[in-house]
Amino acid sequence: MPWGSISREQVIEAATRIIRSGGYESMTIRHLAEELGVAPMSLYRHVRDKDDLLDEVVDRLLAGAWRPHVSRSKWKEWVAETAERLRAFLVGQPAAMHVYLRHPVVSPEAVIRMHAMMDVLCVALGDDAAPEAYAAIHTYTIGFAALEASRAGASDAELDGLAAQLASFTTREQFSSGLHHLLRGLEHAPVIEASESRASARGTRSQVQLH
Amino acid sequence: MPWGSISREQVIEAATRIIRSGGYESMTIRHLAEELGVAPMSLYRHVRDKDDLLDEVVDRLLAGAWRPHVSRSKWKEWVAETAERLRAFLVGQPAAMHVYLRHPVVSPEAVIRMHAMMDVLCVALGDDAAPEAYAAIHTYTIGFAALEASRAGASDAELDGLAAQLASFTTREQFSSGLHHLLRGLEHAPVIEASESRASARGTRSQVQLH
DNA sequence: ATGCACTCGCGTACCAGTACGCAACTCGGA
DNA sequence: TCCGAGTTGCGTACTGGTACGCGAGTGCAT
Repeated sequence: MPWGSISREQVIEAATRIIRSGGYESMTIRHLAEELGVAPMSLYRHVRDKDDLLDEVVDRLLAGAWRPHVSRSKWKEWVAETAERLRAFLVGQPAAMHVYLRHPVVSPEAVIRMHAMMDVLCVALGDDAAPEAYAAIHTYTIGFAALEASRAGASDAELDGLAAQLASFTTREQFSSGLHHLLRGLEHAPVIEASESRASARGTRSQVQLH
Repeated sequence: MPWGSISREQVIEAATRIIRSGGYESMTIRHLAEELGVAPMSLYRHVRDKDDLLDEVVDRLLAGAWRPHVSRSKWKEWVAETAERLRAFLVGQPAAMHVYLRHPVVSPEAVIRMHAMMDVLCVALGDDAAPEAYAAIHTYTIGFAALEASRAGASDAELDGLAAQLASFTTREQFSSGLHHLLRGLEHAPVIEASESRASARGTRSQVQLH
């Protein structure tokens, strides 16, 4: 209340603390404001809206989740491991899942990880095929995480038969095996792809700045 | 207000009409109640909550979107076309996207479509590999739709550079090419898969009732 | 008929997010 | 020193989902 009693940084930090302490659903504007000892509306001087705040929080969570690194050999293992990390992260952090499903995540930590993946794919598949491959892998990973998260709540018993069967589709092994199918397909992509798809891939690539 | 003035069926129908007339975000409990000439809370006698209502609505939307059919030849083309239909449906119907991301969709129309896909995959890849393949395709399709929908709002200009590049990853061609990579991988799956993944696939399959 | 259990519609109220605009405070000139 | 502009905290209030429980209407068994 004094004046300048809260800064954007403090708001983000407090929000991060709340979410880290286990409660995504308890990360409420009102709750956060109370935590900071200010009125709810005061937060909006430092944050556009709740999503804007979550963007920043998720970048911090990402930083704390794992550190990216590149590898030149065994690219498929590397990609699988990296994708698995992202999957686990998204499933474990509803806030992150929310952000990833809301818009492209281009926060610093996310970009770092994207570049790492892109580097590996460029070496393994070539600069032309990499962006397309990246998109497919990213799509599969986030999609899987989203479906897995959506099934996480219901605990077997309360699922009617079919739902239970679908739930059995969301296992770590399922994720891994599906991803490997995809990677195998990417690896064995015909060199002379349908020309239209190549064209669009090249058009995209020319704008992507790696390194 | 009279008594029995609204039935679950009427509520669902009215909700469907509202959503069909273009406004997912205008499908509000209060708005719907007004439309039906009753008080908001009256709806809850016929519907557990808004999500329950949307489940039913989406089943009807699905029925109106396309009719499933099976095909024995050119399975990859068939799968691609079917996946494309679902993708287009989800992107065009935010309500459906919402439902698909919230829990497994096992409404009648959804099950019909799942069985059609499963049939084709069983013939093409064998009964053992089909469930795993289905899961991967389904995951990829919904994931892509989710990401595409999340990018739909922002119109190029308001995207900072990187986001714009990521947006270029969500095109119909991208979807198709990524899916074909996946299908190629599924097609060329080693006959002798890692035993653990086979085991889980078989365990799953034994419970899935097709036909 | 009549009483009782059950079904319905709904008023009230709470939580979450947030638009709007006031008023207090701070600071760079004049 | 004093003022006008910009900044900040916040009271008020609106939208949307929904828990809770009241009281009226209904149908069946007596």
